[in-house]
Amino acid sequence: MNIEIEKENKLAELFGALSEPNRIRIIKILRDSDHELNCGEVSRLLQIAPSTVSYHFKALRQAGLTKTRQQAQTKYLSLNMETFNRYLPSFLDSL
Amino acid sequence: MNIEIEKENKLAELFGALSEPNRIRIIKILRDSDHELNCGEVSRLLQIAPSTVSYHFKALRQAGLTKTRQQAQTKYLSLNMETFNRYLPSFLDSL
DNA sequence: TCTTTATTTTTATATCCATCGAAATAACAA
DNA sequence: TTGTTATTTCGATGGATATAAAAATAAAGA
Repeated sequence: MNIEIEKENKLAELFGALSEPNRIRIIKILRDSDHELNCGEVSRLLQIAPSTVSYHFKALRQAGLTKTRQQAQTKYLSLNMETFNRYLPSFLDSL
Repeated sequence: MNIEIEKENKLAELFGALSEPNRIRIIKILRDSDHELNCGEVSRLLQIAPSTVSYHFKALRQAGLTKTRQQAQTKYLSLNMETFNRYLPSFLDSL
């Protein structure tokens, strides 16, 4: 039962990270894109400030939905498929 | 593209409704139960005030995740499968 | 070393959220 | 009609969230 409570808390955390339209868009762009995304590119695509994008990146990463790879000054974002497969199987298909 | 923006907003709304552990538990209980749920029963099951349960019921209903049937003073909650099938197919199975 | 570039953190603000107790509402029942 | 029961609304509170400008960080290159 404790394990179940933990799962419910984790799912609530994941849904919290997905409860913002711009973050849904980031996930969707990542799914459809053939290249990783960085902060500046998303800022231009979604027309929101870089600091706001950074904030959303952090929210997605903290929930475990994304991973980052750093190259020089630039951080590249990609999906963390382990989390999707474990907690939200087939979610990406329905996006 | 406008339609897509609408879908992203709707998904964000649904995830917002699911971003609270007690609401996840309500959905899960509804999925597993053979009878509809009312406010008082959930209040006892989850050990939270009836007014808080009413607040959660409203959040779930406004997002379209549940439906209500009223009988006398009591309102019975059930899942709105149309919404799950349309926006979150296979989600209930992964709960 | 100095400048440019990309991102993150900080600060500030306005808004939203979860919770409860108390009051209001609504329907039944004696 | 009066009292009981179930739910909702209201009011208050403490905490989280989304946003952007400004400042800080960090790497690259001239």
